[in-house]
Amino acid sequence: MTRKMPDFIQDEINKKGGLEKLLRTLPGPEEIERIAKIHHAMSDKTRVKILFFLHMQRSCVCLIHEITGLAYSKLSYHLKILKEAGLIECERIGNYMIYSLTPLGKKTMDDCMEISKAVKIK
Amino acid sequence: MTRKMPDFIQDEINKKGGLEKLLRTLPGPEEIERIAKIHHAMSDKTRVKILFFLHMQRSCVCLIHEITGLAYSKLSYHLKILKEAGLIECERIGNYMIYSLTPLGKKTMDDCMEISKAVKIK
DNA sequence: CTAATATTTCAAGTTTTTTTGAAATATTAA
DNA sequence: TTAATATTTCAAAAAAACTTGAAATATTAG
Repeated sequence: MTRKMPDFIQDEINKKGGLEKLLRTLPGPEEIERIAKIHHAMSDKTRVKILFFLHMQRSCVCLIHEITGLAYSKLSYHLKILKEAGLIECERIGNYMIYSLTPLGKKTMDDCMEISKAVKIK
Repeated sequence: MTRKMPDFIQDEINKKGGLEKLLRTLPGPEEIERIAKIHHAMSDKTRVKILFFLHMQRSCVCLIHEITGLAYSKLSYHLKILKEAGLIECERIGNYMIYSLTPLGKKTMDDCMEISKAVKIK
């Protein structure tokens, strides 16, 4: 059931040094997985909203609760996913957990906002 | 059940002009949804792999089948998600559908590769 | 027109993710 | 200590995403 790719694609590949060479350039499975995980963390509306807010202001969970209106258990669940993806981190201060973006989270949100702008223009 | 945020957070917010002002800066629901959708498209290993390959070389489905070993029906499903997120587009050439990255897809993959590098270093 | 090739669609089954509300934990205040 | 506050955990239920294989569509070749 393997099918034959069209000649013009084969030509393009040959000009680039052949398929083997291209395939060697692809990231390995661990890297693919890591990338998928980061993006998975940003694939939910609740989490994107949290990230946008944290991009402006570090917050305790109760503030995030106040601005989103979401149940605490739900917030904990989503915050954990963002944390495990390396996009946010937290620090206990007294009775509060203060969440903020990591450097990776900041970079990711900056890219995200550029893309937003680009999409709007179009 | 509304809880009181700690004073130092309240102070930080006041210095930025108040919570209302911060909230006005947040993107609206449609934009949040759009962003979540783009990232959802990149949240699956199969799709990330496809994107990396298309970043190097536009392809027909049979070439993608060859390099991933995945069933055609599965590929169609994933290609559709990538297309609906605006990351790839396709053009029929004869009997083949040739898939390639959109400008958004290119930009997104470029960001993605930067982040990969940054994560590796750390 | 008929056969062959490339790709997509579809519905059913499976797996993963998300939501819920109640109970648990951890810190601070009295 | 005990009570109060902030947050997390847990298991069960609900929803969403993904996989499968068979059938449909669309174009080209004969």
